Amino acid sequence: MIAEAMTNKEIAQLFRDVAASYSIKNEAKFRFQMIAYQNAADAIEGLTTQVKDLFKENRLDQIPGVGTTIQGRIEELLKTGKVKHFEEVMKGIPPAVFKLMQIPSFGPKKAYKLAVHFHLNKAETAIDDVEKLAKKGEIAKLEGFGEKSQSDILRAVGEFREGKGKTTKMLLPFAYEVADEILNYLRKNKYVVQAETLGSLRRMKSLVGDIDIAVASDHPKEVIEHFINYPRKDRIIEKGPATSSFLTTGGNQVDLMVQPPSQFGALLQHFTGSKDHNVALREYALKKGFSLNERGIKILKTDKLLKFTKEEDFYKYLGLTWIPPEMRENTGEIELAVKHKLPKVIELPYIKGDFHIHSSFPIEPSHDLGKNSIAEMLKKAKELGYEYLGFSEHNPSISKHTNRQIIDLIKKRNEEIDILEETSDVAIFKLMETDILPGGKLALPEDALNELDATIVSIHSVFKMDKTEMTKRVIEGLSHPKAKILAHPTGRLLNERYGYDIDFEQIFEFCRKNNKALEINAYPNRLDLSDSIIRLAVEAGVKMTIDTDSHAVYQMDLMRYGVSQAKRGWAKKDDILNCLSYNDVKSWFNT
DNA sequence: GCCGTTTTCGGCCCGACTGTTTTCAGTCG
Repeated sequence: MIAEAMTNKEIAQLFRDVAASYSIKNEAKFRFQMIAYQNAADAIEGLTTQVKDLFKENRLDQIPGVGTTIQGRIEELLKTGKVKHFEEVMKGIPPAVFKLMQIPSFGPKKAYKLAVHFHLNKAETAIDDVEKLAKKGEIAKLEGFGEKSQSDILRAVGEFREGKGKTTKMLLPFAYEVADEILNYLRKNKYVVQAETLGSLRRMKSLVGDIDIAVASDHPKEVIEHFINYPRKDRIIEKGPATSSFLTTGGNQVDLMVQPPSQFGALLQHFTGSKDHNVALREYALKKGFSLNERGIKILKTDKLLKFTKEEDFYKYLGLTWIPPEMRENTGEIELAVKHKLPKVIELPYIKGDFHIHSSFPIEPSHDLGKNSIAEMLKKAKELGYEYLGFSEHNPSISKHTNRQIIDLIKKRNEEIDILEETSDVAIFKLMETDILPGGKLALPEDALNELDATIVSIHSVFKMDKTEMTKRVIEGLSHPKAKILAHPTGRLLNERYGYDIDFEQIFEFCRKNNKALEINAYPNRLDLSDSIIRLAVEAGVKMTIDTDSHAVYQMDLMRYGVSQAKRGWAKKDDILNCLSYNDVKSWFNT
């Protein structure tokens, strides 16, 4: 492998392997090195910039959790393709160990024990080898293993191959559907006082690994008994006095925690996470003489446990403002909450309209048409309490039409809008979603663009361009005076493809100087911009819009997922264009 | 190995459950 080409994901994986190696060699001695490499791996995986680019720009020190030592390791890795110190740490550990650790329930110790005892030297066949050994009954004979753990291994390998459990993540709205069904089921039980979804679902992460549910009840045993009898349960993963987990028939893991109603506030805090947020909050609390857990706040001096029904009071007791779940990722929110200076992030009711709506008007586009009429979309907008709606069908295909035909098609749509607007309570913006062609030109003739209030621009073809070229293309496209919004700016499709590479620092600067907005596309498999890039855009002072990209009436309800991503990126009302009134938007389009 | 509203040295979250064990190690969140 050419080191320069190492991706963040690969570097993060290497760091995790190093952490595992430390754990195998001497966990007690290297405990904090392990944690350091795990933290560095987490940080690198969450970066929006490639490590190799940061290295070139001399900015490795900007990665949180990466200090001088690890910076040196990265430098050596990128320059030579290997790290001497890592080779030392990983010496004597068969590569099969790291392969086996991909299987849920396989940690470093179990993987190492199996790999060494059975001389598993080939990483590629390690999983098959373990499966064969288990089938032959060899594993049960090993000290520390038994019949049960042997059959557990067989099942774990099978589930891993089928992608069950957390190996494949769910799109956020899908996870909500699964969770809602389970919540409804739980709430039917008379001992359930309250049931809520927590974890990454409550934090509204774009992809959700498992479904976390908290229940308030004074009868945990009965609640857990009811929980594990869920009709669409495949198998029970664990079952204790206060927590339980199962796998659904669809292969999704569901975790449950139960606490009495008097302690539910602490449980909400504990189980919402994120892990990093909780670790940081507990460290902060420790310094003030408190220990935090899912039951409450323990005063260390007296060993007394304080109980909280409400999560707000839990944070308040520690001297913090309540932090919206979307912001709990330990990226500075705790420090600001201590000072009571947390920014007031956007909320759904602030949204006054949606600029990205595809109607079924036959505009003969090269991409997909909407399924509902302009009138139907307007009716829904009224139900949502919107002040305005922007119609942004894809431009008529340029290969199948003359310029004259394109202009006529757009005029026809506009006439239809004019007629409907007369009787509509919702104001309308005449927009288009116009392709930015590979050379940077817009896929609409000048006279067609002149018929519009403004246009959304976006990329729908030729994704594979290098970063410089792609950035140039986008800026060229946005340069047209009518181009005001860049839709789904990275083109990513969650669980399908990464976005194209684009220089956001340049894009931000251009947008700020020229009054252009970046879209937060609320469509579930896009959620593009991502939360971390939204955060950078907010810091850069760039305006954004939150749009649903709806191709049907029901999709207009997806706005809340866009808003939640904006919250995750710390966007305020003032950062979002469609929080402005109709008149303010209108004049913004004309600046 | 990282980091700073006690600290540039000396700290580093807190707990659940399972299987294989007679008191705990391993994994997970």
